[in-house]
Amino acid sequence: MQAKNSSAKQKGVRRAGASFTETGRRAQIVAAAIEVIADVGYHRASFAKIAERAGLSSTGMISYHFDGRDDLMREVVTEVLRLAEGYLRPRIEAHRSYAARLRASIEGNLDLCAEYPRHLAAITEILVNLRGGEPGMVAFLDTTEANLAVQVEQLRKAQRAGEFRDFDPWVMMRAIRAAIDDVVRRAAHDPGLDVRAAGRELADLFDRATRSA
Amino acid sequence: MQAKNSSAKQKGVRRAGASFTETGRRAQIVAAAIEVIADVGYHRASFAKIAERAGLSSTGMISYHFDGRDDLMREVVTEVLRLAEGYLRPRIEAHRSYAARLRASIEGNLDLCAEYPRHLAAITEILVNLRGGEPGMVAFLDTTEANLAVQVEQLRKAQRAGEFRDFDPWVMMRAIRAAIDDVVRRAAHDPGLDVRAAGRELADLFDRATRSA
Amino acid sequence: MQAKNSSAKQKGVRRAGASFTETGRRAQIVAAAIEVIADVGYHRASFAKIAERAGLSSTGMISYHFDGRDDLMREVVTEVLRLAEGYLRPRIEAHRSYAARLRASIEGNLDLCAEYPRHLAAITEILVNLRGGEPGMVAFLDTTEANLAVQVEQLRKAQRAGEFRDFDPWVMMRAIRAAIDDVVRRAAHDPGLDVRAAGRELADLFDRATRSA
Amino acid sequence: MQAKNSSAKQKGVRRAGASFTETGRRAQIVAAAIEVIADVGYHRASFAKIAERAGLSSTGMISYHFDGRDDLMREVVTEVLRLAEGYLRPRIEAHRSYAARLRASIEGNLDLCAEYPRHLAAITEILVNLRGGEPGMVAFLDTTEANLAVQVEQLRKAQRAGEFRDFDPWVMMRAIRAAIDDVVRRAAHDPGLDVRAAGRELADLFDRATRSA
DNA sequence: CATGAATGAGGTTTCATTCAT
DNA sequence: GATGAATGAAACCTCATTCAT
Repeated sequence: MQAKNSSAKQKGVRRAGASFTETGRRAQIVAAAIEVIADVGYHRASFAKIAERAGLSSTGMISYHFDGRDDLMREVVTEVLRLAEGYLRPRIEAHRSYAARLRASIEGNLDLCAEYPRHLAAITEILVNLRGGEPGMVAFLDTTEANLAVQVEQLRKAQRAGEFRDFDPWVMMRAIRAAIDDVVRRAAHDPGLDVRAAGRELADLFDRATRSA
Repeated sequence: MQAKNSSAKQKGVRRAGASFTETGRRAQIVAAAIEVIADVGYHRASFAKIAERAGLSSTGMISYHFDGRDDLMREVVTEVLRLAEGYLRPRIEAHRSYAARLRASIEGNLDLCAEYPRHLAAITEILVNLRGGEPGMVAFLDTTEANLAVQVEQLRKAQRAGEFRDFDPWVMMRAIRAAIDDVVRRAAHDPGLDVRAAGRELADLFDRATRSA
Repeated sequence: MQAKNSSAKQKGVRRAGASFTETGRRAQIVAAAIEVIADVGYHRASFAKIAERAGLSSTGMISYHFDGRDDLMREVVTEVLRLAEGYLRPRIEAHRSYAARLRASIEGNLDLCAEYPRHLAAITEILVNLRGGEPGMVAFLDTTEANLAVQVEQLRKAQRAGEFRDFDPWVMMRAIRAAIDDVVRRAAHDPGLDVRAAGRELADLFDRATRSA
Repeated sequence: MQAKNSSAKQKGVRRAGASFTETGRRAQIVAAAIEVIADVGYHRASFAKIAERAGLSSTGMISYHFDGRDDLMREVVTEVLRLAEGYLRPRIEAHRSYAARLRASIEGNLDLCAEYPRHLAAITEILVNLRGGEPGMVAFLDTTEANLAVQVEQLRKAQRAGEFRDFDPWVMMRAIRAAIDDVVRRAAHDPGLDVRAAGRELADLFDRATRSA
């Protein structure tokens, strides 16, 4: 009990102090986790497999650096979101119209998938398998939901601006997200899949679905 | 090895002899499995939880009736597919045009989800978490892929008939499937979600995305 | 308790009344057990495998006819010993000298092995794996030991008659038995083995080892 | 599957790095396994019993140190063979003639059995119960066969040198081996047995059986 | 007599975590 | 910081036996 609490506190402090720049070990473990999750899926990504991939001699090392499996998974998602954010933001903001921005978002996601297939596969695996019941991940799900809300708001603005037609923006946004994630998931195991082409197709698809008549 | 195979043979024989309605216990276990999978997800649906839900005293009972976890999962999927088939086919075949059939398919799926949320949640959980690496489920994945191919062929026919515009039918079909499954997944844990309304929205969405200009 | 005792009593009575002629079911199960034991060995010969081989639909049938695994195994050994007795006795008694009888015994055992490889493999498997610790089989081991004692007595007589030289008859008898059983064991899995030739070699070997200088 | 393989790799590496003396725990587990196998036999030697004998709190510990039951058994055999090799080789090589060497081999085996009855009982239990069907042990059986072939070659040389008479060296070698193993097996459960005396008897027996007329 | 569902014990393995060094 | 042994829970599976039908 005491050990666990103090340990958790320590890590919390360190994590807060380290801000975005992780310690080398943590980053190494996160990278290994991404690989393993992409390979075998969220639930089969055991500490043993991750440690092996990271070149660590024991799983104790992971428990030492992360406050449990959830903490590691959170870090994986955070890491990939950071990567995606840096990649997508400029590509999206390069456009003015909402339609062009939506297209940039969809195609950007899948271009990113083409470049970092394992990263996107990993985050998709995690998010699809998250459940409300897991304590410690609930707050995390809320964050994801909030991210989605931001994009929903963009859809709404486009509708108010007359650029997009009338539709339920939440349903639309989730459909877009689901379609992208589906391609990502398949890309992880089918190297022959033309991810960028699928991105263009999806962009066309949702362009027709959203654009004013 | 040998025991497992021989056991599978035995069960196969018994299943064949049991005509259409399962042994009763089997059906009860499948029903319990559906509940548990919908609740806690594919990987956390242990024999222990399923046995408890089914009112069985031991997990050995499940191993007795099913040739391992994969066999049980296959039965779950088969059962739900049978339910869905019976529900959807008449609703789809009631329409002539491809567009109307596509709408009937999407809305039908989600009407079904409104009536049997746990059933659809369970099958979605299973299919999302299947990986090619699991021996014994590979052939099963192929079946799923074949089912999808049938629907893709419908899209192609609609295109040739001039009813649908030009698009990649595989990408379209997967997007539709992914959007439906996403709603199904959320419905399992958010009882307040208006699944039928989402169905109409998705039908509208994909109607605009597919229909000829 | 009561059920078990009465059941056991029932079987005891039936067995006693049935004398040497078993009921058809029992014989059928014993035959299947012999096959399975020869195939997979004593410990892996589960009721499930035996029932399958016997064409029975459940293992309950075996428990019904036999008072446990030990009882079945005893019956297997008894059955094979009866077979061997009928085969060997005339062949041995056809000879006068102890040396000729010993040779007839060794060669006869392996001729029998050539004709009924599964039967001999089964009994060897059982006897090799018997341990004193198993209650209910102890008395059975004593019987086996008694059988051996009879043969030892023959060796002793031959020594007193001056036909055999001086040696420890127990050690000799066990060496003979062990050598025969080793061939039997190999024959069960190596169909190419010339069992009869090995029998002649062993007969020569032990002839030289026993005969007076 | 994957986990098991990777785990095996890890252990292989560790074992290689541990020079000659094992990790200590491994040796302790092997020692406990020898005791348990000698007591209850190969198939009844469960991880639970071995862990208890080794003073371990859980069977998981054994799975941690060994890549499954087969790996542990291999280690047991290897350990005993190492012991036997060190004991027998000098005793055998102290003699010139083939006859003397054969006697030294037989008597040496049983002297060793008198000193380490459990060790020899354990290895005999394992080898007798091995079957070709067990994957992972097949290669191991081949090794055993190869060891026997070496000794068979010695018999052949003695025959060519005119020291031994004409006989099938394979049959002879197996008979010797079987006779020794039989004594070993009995010694494990009959502390009153004079193993060394039996050794001398067997040496005499096979001396008469092999020596030129 | 026969069936086959049910039971509970016991088997091996994997897992995340803790802790002494 | 780093290591890897130890732990105990939980997973799936097989087994022999019992029992209602």
